[in-house]
Amino acid sequence: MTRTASLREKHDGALDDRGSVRLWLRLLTCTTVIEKRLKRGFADGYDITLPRFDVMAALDRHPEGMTMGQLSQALLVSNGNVTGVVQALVRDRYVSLAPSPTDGRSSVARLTQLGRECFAGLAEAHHAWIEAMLAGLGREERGQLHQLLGVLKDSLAVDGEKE
Amino acid sequence: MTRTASLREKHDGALDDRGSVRLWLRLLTCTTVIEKRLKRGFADGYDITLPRFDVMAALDRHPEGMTMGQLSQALLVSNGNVTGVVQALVRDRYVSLAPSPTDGRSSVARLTQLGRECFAGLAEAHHAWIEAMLAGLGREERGQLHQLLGVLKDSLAVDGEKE
DNA sequence: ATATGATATTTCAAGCTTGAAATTTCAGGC
DNA sequence: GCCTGAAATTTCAAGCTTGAAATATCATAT
Repeated sequence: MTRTASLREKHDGALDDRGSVRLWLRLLTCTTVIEKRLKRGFADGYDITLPRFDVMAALDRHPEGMTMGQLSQALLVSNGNVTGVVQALVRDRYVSLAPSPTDGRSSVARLTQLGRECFAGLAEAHHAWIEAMLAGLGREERGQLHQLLGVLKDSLAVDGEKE
Repeated sequence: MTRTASLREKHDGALDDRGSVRLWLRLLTCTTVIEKRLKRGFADGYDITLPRFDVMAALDRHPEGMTMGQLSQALLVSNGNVTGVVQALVRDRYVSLAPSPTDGRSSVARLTQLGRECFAGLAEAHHAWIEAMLAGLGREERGQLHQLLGVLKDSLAVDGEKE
């Protein structure tokens, strides 16, 4: 029963008797720690930010290109946000923007050749970091965690009718 | 076997065969969705931000007061960040700052009477929202999830020697 | 053809976040 | 009493994020 974590938990100290809040704080802490390490890793080793990596990852999976709206939906961020991140990637020559042939309101973003090449390295590092951070969980535990988070995701989908 | 979530998963679409990345993305999605809803709830109903709530929650648990550094450690954010959030709370009369009697470099933040009163309502809403979002998980599942996240937290503590 | 409502996007102000540099204070050793 | 390195904090530029307002385009009914 490995329970005593040495990592600080957000809001730690005298704890509520409210188990649901404790569960949420633990979830938040794990996510925050992983996210910060990925961010640091990308910043230190590759001079790129996590949001830009996210956009590149989405585009890498859609070689046909994506509109701003599609990116916004896929990444769960606002339209205005996508605009800024994509503009930075265009400035760095990782992404190209072309007007949509079918809809004058939209433009389509695609990875450039340079973008594809760079992303390959980023994705590899990303995968390795995550693998290392999850090293403490066995195959069995990963499966259970993935399944339970699926239940949670379903729970969240109930009232928050996001299509 | 409830597996088909209707909530979009970040980076969804053609998925890697890399299970660890999928697990991470699911973790990230759950946390992001919950965090956005809490943020929205506080903004809409209480005109306060999540970071300010976090600071108030930490201070509520430490009636003797906390230094900036203690807040920074407890909340897993930078010193400079705490400065700004606390200043906003001082401006709104929720928090008071007093020079430390023992260390001239530090000042001690405390909830004011107004801050304590307001926080009670915020905490109640916060708890209710979380309870509602976790409604899809039974007592058993919550326990398992909490335990597995504990394992993950331990896994994260291994290399990231955070004291 | 035009008017109208819907859709896609950009712009912008406000707020959070970080890391690095600067400032102030502390704690010992001389 | 000083000097010096360590520690606590603030300041600041750069970047992310959102929501609301403004633009531009589309689709459709007339």
